[in-house]
Amino acid sequence: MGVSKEKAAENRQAIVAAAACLFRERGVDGVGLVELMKEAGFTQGGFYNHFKSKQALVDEVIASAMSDAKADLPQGLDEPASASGTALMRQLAYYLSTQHRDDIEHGCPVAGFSGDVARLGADAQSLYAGGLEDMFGAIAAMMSAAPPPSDDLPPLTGRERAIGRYCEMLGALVLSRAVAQASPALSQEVLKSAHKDLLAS
Amino acid sequence: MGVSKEKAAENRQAIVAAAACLFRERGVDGVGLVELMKEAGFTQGGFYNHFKSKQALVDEVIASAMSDAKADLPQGLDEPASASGTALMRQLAYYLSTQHRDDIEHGCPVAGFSGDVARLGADAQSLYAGGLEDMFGAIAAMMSAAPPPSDDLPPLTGRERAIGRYCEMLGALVLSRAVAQASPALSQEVLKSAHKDLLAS
DNA sequence: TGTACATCAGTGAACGCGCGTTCACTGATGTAC
DNA sequence: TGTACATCAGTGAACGCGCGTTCACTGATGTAC
Repeated sequence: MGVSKEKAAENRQAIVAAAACLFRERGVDGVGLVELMKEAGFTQGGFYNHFKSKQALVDEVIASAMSDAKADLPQGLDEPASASGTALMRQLAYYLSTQHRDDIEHGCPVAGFSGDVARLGADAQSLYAGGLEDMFGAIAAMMSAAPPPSDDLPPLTGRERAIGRYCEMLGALVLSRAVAQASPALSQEVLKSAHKDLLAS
Repeated sequence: MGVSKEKAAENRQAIVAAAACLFRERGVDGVGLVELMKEAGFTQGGFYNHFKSKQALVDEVIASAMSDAKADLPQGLDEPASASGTALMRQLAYYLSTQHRDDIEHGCPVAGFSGDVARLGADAQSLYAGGLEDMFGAIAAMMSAAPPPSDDLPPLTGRERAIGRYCEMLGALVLSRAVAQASPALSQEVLKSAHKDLLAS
């Protein structure tokens, strides 16, 4: 009750951070503002001092999570090919780890919000699409330029291959999360098989 | 107001069918029983004549959708390799079509429920896991047994490759749906790139 | 076959509850003089 | 520097609303005799 502007800005960030975790874990619709504000350390009424609506918070959460995820990606500028290949292998191992699967709160937001984004507002969807574009670019930059062995089919561009690889990574993560509780063995098998398959490609 | 047992069973199926569409389109949490029953052609009160709870309906919807999807898959028994290869190519073309992307209501339930299932009950998750297992089996049966060119890496089993392929298919479908409204061009590119990439593998 | 009655699918109002949002109020911050 | 006051982040009760669920009631179905 009576708080400096600096502290208020910190508190606003705490709300965004709490929402980024809770929304990914239980879905945007599954988290109410009372619980959200409590998790951030406040009572419900203060929410509207910081955000116009819940939807406005959702937009900011998507933007923030996508921006953070982009910052975590390797820069990929002018690295020697072998180093960027190693970076890709490291990314793969992390992305398809049980640790990443079980930490949806802080994991890749493209995967974490993939189930919700189609039902969110237009702004959130645009921000999400921008984040997806960044992921494709980062994977393409990390991939060695070697084209796959094409028998008689049209050759794939680097970007097409990058998109294919990322779809497999994301699909494996999403599916391993979907069955993690009901069938831990299948969940593990999905991660492991996709990992092996991606390393071979 | 007085209805034969036969008609009552039909009505029950109408509720399940309406729910199968609405739950996929807008999420389980996004559809209320009033709207659901109205869509099926009834008023809200009758719901509990057929189902113990909303959760019980969810379980039945998942079971029913997975069972229907399995019935649509090619049997894959004793077909010559070339025929099963063609079946796989047909499945791929359908799975990654804009038609399938835009028809989530009747599309693959493994993809349609992938975002919701982790937040549903244990029974729904088990039923979902069973459906996923069926998909892996069907893909494996349709794939030619030819192993990929492994330089010095351990060779992949047919099942491992099938899991990898299906993860890529599902990831592409989920992502193309996620950005379909905000970025139609990117959505199309995801489908097309994954399709090309999968044909080459 | 005809009559009397139990069954139960369907109706629509009502329940408590949690949702997103609004509001009057508090009191430290931070500006004006 | 000290005093007076406007600002505004935070509080917690309250709002209307839609949710899942319950209920008394209706009336054709379908069984018992």
